[in-house]
Amino acid sequence: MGDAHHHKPQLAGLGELAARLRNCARRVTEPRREILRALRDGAHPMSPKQVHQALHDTCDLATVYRSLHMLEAAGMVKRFDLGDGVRRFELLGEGDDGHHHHLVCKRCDTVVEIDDCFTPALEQRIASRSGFAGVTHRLEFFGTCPACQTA
Amino acid sequence: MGDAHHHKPQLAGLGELAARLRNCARRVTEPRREILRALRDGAHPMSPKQVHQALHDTCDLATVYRSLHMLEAAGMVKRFDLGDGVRRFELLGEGDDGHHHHLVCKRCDTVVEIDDCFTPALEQRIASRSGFAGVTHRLEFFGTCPACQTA
DNA sequence: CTGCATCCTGCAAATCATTTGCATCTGGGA
DNA sequence: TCCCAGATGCAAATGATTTGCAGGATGCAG
Repeated sequence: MGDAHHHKPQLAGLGELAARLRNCARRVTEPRREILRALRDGAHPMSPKQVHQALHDTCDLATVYRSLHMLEAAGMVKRFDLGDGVRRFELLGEGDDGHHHHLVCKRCDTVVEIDDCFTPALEQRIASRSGFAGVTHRLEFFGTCPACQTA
Repeated sequence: MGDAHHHKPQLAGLGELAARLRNCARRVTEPRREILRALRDGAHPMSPKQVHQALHDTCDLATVYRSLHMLEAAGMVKRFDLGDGVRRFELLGEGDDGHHHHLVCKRCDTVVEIDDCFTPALEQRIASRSGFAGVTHRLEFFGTCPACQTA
């Protein structure tokens, strides 16, 4: 499988993840442990359904949704919306704000992480011109991956 | 109201819009005429529901969805996904490819158009580095608008 | 180690946005 | 004006996500 950018800081043990959970005054339950593991071991961003499948019906889909939301609020995962009607989630490393972008293949949905972000100068300019405050952005790239080009 | 970038090329008459529709071998029906009018007169991007409401139940919601898709395929409207689970549509001017971005207020959802796009150089670099072909991007900005800052 | 209040979970039903089947209707060329 | 492919209305189907509720498990207190 395509696996160019494996720079996950979260090759952290589940123990550490559990500790982070505990620090948020949240309980470390079996489903949550499994969900964190799935996110840690799985390919880049995973949808709730994918997480659920990876857990082999160990827990309910609703629990996956609830846990994912909780983890997002706790700053342990980040939600990405690639515009196809499905939310995807990625595990974040400690202190990682998760700001990065993706390059998605239009054909096979392979997702590659983009390390460098575009110049924040534009963000600044947009903020000052419009009068908006705290301007952030969401940026995703789309194209056809090498494999799908030949196929 | 915030109204920095009102540069709609589509101050076109409905007649012209109808002509464009006809050129696509599509029928000019009452619902479609109304939908085009709503998009032309309404604020920036509109969701199917908003369009439907603007039409005061003149036609079915399903028709709005079908028409919007048809218009998108015909290149007359463009779909934008701001990541809140609702698709929004904008009318495009003749020959306009609709490539521009938005600045959305996190509080009141006001949307301002951003005219300038960031450097396509990054797009190029990303393409060559990853081996992907036909790389495009989707970029949206979020912040707090002037009105909401004081409120 | 044990009890217990609290937080979680499973299950099922409810929402929401969007799509689709189907019978009926209509725009516009012949 | 006639006719039919293409449109529409209505209702039901989908798909993703959320929520109500009763029973279950976690982690602190004792």
